[in-house]
Amino acid sequence: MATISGHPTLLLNPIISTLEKCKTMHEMRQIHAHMIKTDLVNHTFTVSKLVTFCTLSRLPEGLDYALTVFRQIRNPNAFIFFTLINGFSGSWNPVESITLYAHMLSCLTDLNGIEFSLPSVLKACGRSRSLEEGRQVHGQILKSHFQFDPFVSNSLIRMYMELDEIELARMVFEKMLERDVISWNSMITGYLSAGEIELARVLFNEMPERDIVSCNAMIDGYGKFGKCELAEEVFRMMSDKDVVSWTSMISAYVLNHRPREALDLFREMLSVGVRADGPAIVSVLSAISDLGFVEEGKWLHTHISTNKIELSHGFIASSLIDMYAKCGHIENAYHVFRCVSHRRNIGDWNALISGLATHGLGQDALEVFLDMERMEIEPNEITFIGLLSACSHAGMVDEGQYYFKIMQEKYNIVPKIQHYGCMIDLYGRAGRFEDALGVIQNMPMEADVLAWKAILSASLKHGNAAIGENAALKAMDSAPEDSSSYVLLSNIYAKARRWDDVAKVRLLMKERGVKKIPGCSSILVNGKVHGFLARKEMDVEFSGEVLSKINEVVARLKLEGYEPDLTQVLLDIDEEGKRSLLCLHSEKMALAFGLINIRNGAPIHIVKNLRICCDCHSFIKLVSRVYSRRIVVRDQNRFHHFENGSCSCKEYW
DNA sequence: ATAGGGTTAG
Repeated sequence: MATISGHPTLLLNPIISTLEKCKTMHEMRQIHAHMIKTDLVNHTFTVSKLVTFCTLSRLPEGLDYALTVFRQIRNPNAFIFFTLINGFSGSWNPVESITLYAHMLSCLTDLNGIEFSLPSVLKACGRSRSLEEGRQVHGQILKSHFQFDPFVSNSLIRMYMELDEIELARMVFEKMLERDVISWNSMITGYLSAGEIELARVLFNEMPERDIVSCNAMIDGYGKFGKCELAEEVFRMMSDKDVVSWTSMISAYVLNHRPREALDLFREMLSVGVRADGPAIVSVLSAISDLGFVEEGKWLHTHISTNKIELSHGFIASSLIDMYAKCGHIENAYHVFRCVSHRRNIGDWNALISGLATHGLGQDALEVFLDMERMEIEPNEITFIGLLSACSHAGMVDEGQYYFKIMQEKYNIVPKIQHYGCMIDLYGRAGRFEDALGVIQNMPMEADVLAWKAILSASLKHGNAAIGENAALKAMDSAPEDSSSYVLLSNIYAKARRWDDVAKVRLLMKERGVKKIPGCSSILVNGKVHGFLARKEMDVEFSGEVLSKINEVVARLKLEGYEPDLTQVLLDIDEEGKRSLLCLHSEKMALAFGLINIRNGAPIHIVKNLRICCDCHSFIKLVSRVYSRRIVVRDQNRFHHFENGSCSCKEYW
């Protein structure tokens, strides 16, 4: 090609249009080579174009290649600097933006146009946690005539919020002459993510004009801090709602364990003609996971297919896998997992492994992990939480030890408290107290409630009152309001028939005002979820029927050797009272309701909020044999598949 | 060029 003279546009256009069609880094390099041969590399405009395309190409290494090309430019102008500063500000290497910005200030003689880089460099300071550099840029801004530019001020607010410097953000906000809606919204979202709900609320009420973003941010913030009613208030007063508004409200319900309302709202959204997108689907899927009944999930899966929503896009597949696993349909989870074999996220693997773990399918979880290794997929810390809990739920102590080791040595993952928690649980369930306590002693952080509760429930399982007492003290120390520590300790005493000590625990709870969380079990019958609360009937209309069914079943099981385990009742009452209270455990009521209303031979599926109690566990085992029923119970920790007198958990729960 | 929603987790 000839040198550039005459009609440059005629000569340049082909290069630029070739760049636009570029699909791989290899093609990008070829164009670059051609530019070197034809001396176009010395033509600032064309090279800028190359740098721009490399930066915006989203090709792997595109940014670094752009930087290499950029370094060969003799007189870079403010626009090329901006392209790179902006490109790096959102990358994994935001520090490069700051370096480039400093370089720009030192080498440009004409400072016209550098203001375009200010929002980007501020963003980079926020993302790279460079407070000192951010303050320096702020200082320069104060000396320039951009100090009252809303764009620049808004970026400063955003940066300070990201650096947890709320006061500084507020200061910038206060000094602004003209605040636009984005200034207000940036302050509000900053306050919300710092947990300053009240300050956010005040600004929200004060701001002259709220837009959809302000409202959506408030709904989301209220939801994340357990204030569903306030979220509803904002949601209901909005005249225009978009899919983000609906999703924010839906996930507020999900986070506050109100899955029914989340689902109803999702249906309402569709009925008013708002199309569900990825995030909306994902949040409603987690509502269904929480609920635990697959019917709604199947409907949603169909909705995804008929609306041609790509499974492998975003978190949809992971959420579907999780939903099927948490609804007890591990086969369907596998099916979705196989469907996305061409494009899998790490979340897809993790959801499957964790799902297998809760079903006690330790061996299968290990096999999935081996597949990951064969395919050279890099596991992350969540993968190992799933894998270790799979080992612990299946009693696979050696395997657990082995993977805890290679997690650190092969994958360079530093164990977090959750990983140590899995190990404590793993040893504890297996009755290896010395090893379990050794983990607590040697881990680099303080043991938390969950760590001590793992020891505590192991002590109950293996009848070790001394270790249990100590663990209970520690657990109550770090979370005095957590009723389950008291309940577990009391169970340990009851098992040892130390009734005086049971009474002491009960007294302690009373003194501290700790209330036992009532057990609640649900069951799906004829498309409707019925909930049963321990000692009380939620479904009043079926009350009498359910109680007489339980009595009938108890009588029948007694012929098979069932003896109610009265140690599971903590109240100080006579034996007869204990017997009748045991019958009012929520899972027994749900089961009785299922036996009445679900046709013979069909499996019964129950979801419980707490751990299943020992008496109910043996009770349901017997029912599965005597009544020839498959019974699936999901409790707080895991699934129990009861069949023909035994349970899939093999007592590892 | 600056503001809003989502998964897997002891």
